[in-house]
Amino acid sequence: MRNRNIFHIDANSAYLSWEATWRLQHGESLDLRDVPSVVGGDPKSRHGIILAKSIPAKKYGIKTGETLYSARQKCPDLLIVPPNYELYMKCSNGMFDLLKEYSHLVQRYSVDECFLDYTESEKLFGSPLKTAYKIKNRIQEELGFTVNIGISHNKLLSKMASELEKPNKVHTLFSDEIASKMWTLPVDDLFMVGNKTLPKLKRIGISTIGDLAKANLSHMKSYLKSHGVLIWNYANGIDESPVREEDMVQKGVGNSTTIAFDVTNQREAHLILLSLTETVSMRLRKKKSLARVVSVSIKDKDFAYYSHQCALCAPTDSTNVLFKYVKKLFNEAWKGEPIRHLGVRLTELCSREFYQISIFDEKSLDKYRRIDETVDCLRRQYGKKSVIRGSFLHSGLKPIAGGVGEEEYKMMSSHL
DNA sequence: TCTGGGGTCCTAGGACCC
DNA sequence: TCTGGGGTCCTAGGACCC
Repeated sequence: MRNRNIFHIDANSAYLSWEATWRLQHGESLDLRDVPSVVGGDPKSRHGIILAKSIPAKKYGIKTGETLYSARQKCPDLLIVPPNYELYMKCSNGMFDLLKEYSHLVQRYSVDECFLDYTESEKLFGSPLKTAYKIKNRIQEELGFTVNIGISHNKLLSKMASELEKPNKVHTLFSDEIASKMWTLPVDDLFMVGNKTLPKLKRIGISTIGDLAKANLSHMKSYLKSHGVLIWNYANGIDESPVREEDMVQKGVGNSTTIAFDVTNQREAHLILLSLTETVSMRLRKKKSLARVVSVSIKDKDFAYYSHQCALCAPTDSTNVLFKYVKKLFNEAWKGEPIRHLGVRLTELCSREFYQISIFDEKSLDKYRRIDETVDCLRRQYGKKSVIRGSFLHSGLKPIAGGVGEEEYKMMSSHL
C-alpha cells in the first residue's frame, strides 16, 4: 500500500468543553474546564453516570462511565452539569465542516472524532504537520474548543497518536516512532484491548503494547482467535482500513432506555416498548429502509442482560407490524423479574425501493404505511410529541423514548 | 441517589439440507 | 440396522468502541 497521510482529530473532553464554550459565550464567567466538573445524567431517573470530565476532575481519579455517587466521594465539590445533546451535535457539525475544507475524505467516527485522509491534500495545503497545527488553531479560534490531532500513515496509528498527550496537541506516530512512543504504553491503552482482554494478556506476561507486538502471532491466534490477530497487528502498527466516506451503510437501528423505576407488569413494559418502537421505526423510515430482524433486550434490576430476536417473513418499516413482533418477543423472553432497562433493535436492513411491491400487496399494510407517513410528517413539523398514542395519557410514561438529538449522527463502533 | 445509550463484529451451537 | 460431513442460516451472548 502506498504511503498515506491520515489525521485523527479528537475534541478534548468533548461534551465538557462544548458545554464550557457555550456557557462562556452566554455570559458565564466560570470556565468549566478550569475546575473539577463533569457532564452527567440524573441519578433520580437512574441515569447517574459521568459522560465527560474536566482535566481537574480527572486529577481526582474520576473516570468516564463511573457513577456520580462514586465521583462525589472522590471530590465533594464536583460541579455537575446535565447533557445537552443538541448542542453537542452542532459543535460536532462545526468541526466536521471545518475539516471538510482540507480533504474530501473525512470520516466522522463519532460525535467528537474524525479521520481525515490528507494524502491528496498535501499538494494543495503543504506539509501535514503544518496543516495539522493550522486546523487545531482554527478550531480553537473559530469554534472555541481544543482538539488533539494525531498524524500517521494509517488510521490506527493516527488514533493512537492523538491519544498521547492532551490537551491541545499535535502528535505524529510514524513507523520509526512506534517503539519509543507506543510500545512503552500499558497494553490496555491499545485500541481494542478492553476490560476482558487485559487480564488474559496479563496472564501470559503481556503488560505493555511492546510485549504484545513481540509476542508470537500464532500463539496469540490460538489463545484469542481472530481478536488476537487483530490486536497483534495493531500493536505492530499494522492497519490498512480506508478512511470511509459518509455514505457507509448502517447495519441496524436501535433504541433503548433505562426506566426511572423497575417495571413489574406486562402492561407497562408494553407501553415502554411501544414508545421505543415508535422512535426506532421513525428513524428506520427516515433512512428509507426496511428491517427484516427485530430484537428485544431486557436488563433486570440486577443488571442481568438478555435478548430475544426473530426474523420477519417480509421486511417492514411499519410501526404497527414491528410492535406486534416486539410484544411477542418480549412475552416469550421475559422471566417475570423486575425490569430496569428495555431495548428494541432492528437489523438486516434493506432499501425500501426493493420491496415496494410486496408491501403494497396487503391492504392493511398500505393503510398502516399511510398512517406512519402522516404521523412522521406531523412530528417533523410540530415536534416529536405533537402526536402521541392515547395509551400514554395518564400512564406517567414518556410516549417517545430513546434517541439523542433531533438529527441522526454517527456513533460508530469498535472497528476502524 | 449506584451503575447510559448508540453502535459493530465475532463465536458457538443447533437446525436443516444435500 | 447403522451411520458422514460440509455448508448455510438462525439465534444468543459476549467483546469492544465512543
